[in-house]
Amino acid sequence: MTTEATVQGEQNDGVPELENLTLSQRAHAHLREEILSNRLPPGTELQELALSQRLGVSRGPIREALGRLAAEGLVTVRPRRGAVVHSLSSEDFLQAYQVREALEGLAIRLAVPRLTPPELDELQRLTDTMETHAASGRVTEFFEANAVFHERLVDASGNAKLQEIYRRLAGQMHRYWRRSLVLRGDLRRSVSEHRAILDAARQGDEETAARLLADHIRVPQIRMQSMTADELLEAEASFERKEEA
Amino acid sequence: MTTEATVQGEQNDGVPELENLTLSQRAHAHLREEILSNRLPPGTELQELALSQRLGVSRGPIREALGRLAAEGLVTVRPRRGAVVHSLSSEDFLQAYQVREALEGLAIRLAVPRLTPPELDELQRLTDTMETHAASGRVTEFFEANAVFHERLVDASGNAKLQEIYRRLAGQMHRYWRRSLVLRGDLRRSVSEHRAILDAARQGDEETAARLLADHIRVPQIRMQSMTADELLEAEASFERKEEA
DNA sequence: CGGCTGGTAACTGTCAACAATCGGCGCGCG
DNA sequence: CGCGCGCCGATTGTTGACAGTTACCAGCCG
Repeated sequence: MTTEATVQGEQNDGVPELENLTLSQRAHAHLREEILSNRLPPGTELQELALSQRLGVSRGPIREALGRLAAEGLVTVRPRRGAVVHSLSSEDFLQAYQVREALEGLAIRLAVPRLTPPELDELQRLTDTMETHAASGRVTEFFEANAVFHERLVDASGNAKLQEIYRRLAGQMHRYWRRSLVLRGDLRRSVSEHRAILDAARQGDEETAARLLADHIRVPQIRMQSMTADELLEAEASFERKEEA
Repeated sequence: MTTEATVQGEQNDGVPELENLTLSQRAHAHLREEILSNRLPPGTELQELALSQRLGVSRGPIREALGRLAAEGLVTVRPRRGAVVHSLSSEDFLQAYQVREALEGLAIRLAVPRLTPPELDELQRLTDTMETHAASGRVTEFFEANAVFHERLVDASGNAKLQEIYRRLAGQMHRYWRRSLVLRGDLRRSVSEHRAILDAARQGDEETAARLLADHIRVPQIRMQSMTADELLEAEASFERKEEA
């Protein structure tokens, strides 16, 4: 940093893809992106040789990337049998959901005394967006607005560790947004719950906000207990059909 | 799941000598152990060549192990500059502490309706142990009993994801137990807080238990805000001196 | 005497080859 | 005809070597 080797050939050409990251980091980011976007659906087998020639690198960086992904919980590696994209059972998903929203419970307690007017405005705007999409049945857009709402809340907590853990967990769960919505149920009720939470936050009443959020948490759990696994799958399939229309 | 994850059908014969794990797994476990036990204190630089010849393997497995440890948050890797054992600032530690105890808040809500008499008895026993050690000033033993108490609570939740995240976080923080105790303050007060939580749990009153635990959470935060960084370091040093006596 | 420059040594990032292990498949035996 | 056994291809685990970069140090110039 103090001395810079400006004479060194730093090829800063017009290509915007100037990645001076290591190959393993790029492989990691690439695979992570493909998994999170569902281009590599859960259960997909990941073979090192195929990945290496597809990304144009050798197996070393690929192995490191897979190791990192395994530590993040996105893939599971079976010793001497390769890696597969990790999949969550309904049970696993519900448990992760509980943890995620518990983290948000902490987030809102920390965030409420710190929330700035611009932040409150953005949360308000996101809630409005959710309401619009809920009314018109745009479930995908609803989910995205909902995800951003909760992420902003966590960011506003000012707790870096909380943000780190929350993002990791949210990343693991993002692929299962259909299941999230099925468990969440009525979107309009969800919107009104968000409004109530936001109102309490606006008044600086963190205890009420946290209590409302806790109630919000239990909705998917209660619904899941009243559904069989088959009903859950059927509801997910129904969502998929609707989305394709 | 992140660390050793899925190794099934592991039959350990009488000889602990021959581990049929991969070298990278053994390197990972070895380094993890050395870091958690403070034999590799925070800030220690980890050079691949030195590690590889110390463990008798080549650099490949070492690199994989370091990558896993980095994903777990136990080391930080600086591109092209090697890895160092991760250290937590007071700020980081407090944030991690908040998250950890928030996770326990979820744990106790889930655990209370499920707690069996044997589990309650063990929690009672651990609280008694804490009281004994608090009275005689055996801070190390107090901390261990306290850690087990909270871990049992998390186990009793029946939520595997919660257990996984909690263990990871507790592992990161375990090296800083002195700081934990300094922030916690009066041990006898801590014991009585545990008793109150346990009483509520015994009566099946999860809301009261969770509320008491939430109050329990805020103690270190409040204390930290009333201490300067120098006072914190001095108090830690004081603990160290006492421990050596 | 201090700051900059050039060289050098050490370390990380990457690769291709070697070795070990697993699963599948066909053959032979009961 | 069913079942077990051993070979074989494929894939992972591991290694040593090579290349690029960083940090350190000595020497020169101002």
